Amino acid sequence: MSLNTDAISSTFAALADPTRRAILARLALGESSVTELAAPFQVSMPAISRHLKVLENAGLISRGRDAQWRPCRLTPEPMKKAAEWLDAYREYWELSFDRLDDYLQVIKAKETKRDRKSR
Amino acid sequence: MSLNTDAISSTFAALADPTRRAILARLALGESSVTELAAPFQVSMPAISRHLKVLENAGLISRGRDAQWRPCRLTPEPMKKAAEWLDAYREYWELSFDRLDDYLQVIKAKETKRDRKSR
DNA sequence: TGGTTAATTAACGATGTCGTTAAATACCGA
DNA sequence: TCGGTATTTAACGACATCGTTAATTAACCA
Repeated sequence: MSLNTDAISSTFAALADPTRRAILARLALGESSVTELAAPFQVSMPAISRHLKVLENAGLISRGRDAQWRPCRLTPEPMKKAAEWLDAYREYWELSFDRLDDYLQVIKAKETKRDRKSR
Repeated sequence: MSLNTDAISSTFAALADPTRRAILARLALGESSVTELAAPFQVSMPAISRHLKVLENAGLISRGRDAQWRPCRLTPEPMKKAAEWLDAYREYWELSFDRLDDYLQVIKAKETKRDRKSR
């Protein structure tokens, strides 16, 4: 999904995979090598290497060099940006239960005359 | 990217597209028909219809029926869940500037002897 | 019933993703 | 320099995504 080259799109795309999210969760505990990161999963090393490249391209991780190891660590900015994007909707979902009452009555009034099939 | 059938994966995948995010932003202002949602974009109606299906499958929107119109509205749960997932890392990115100092010293000490190439 | 508007589905092509195995690269240590 | 460990790249196949145009469905209105 990296047809979309903007930063936040590649962030969300990178987060849309359970393996990659698990890798991030592991990295939240501290720096880790590729082999260590791969251990919990049943996929091959090249597959993990690709996942790490996706995460790196999204700026979610950065990689150093320690002899033949490539230690990975989290980079905070993209997650921060993603959380900020979602936060713009926070008020909406926090209030939505209250609003839903009003809202449903409006809808109900509307639908009294039509939409007897629903969807 | 809906090979991954878990809820949060499909949420992030749905959010990984600028058109879909713009649609959500529009819907935060209130219910809207497909034609209204399509207006700001240069893509065809079927393309918008597909985007809406992706959003609906992710649970981000729901659709009603009002005569020949299909009014769309936001559904809060998935965004809430996505924000909660990211919140688990909030402490990390909020503290990371402080930590970075300590962290970089550890790294620097390690790298004094190796990694003169970096990447 | 027939015409119009709103929206979805079908069919297709271009391109992206994700996994695999095999080969290449980077670095260490004797 | 050779052998071993860690990791990436290459090449391929299966399948998903995203856009298009043409056809279809749903509902209104005269």
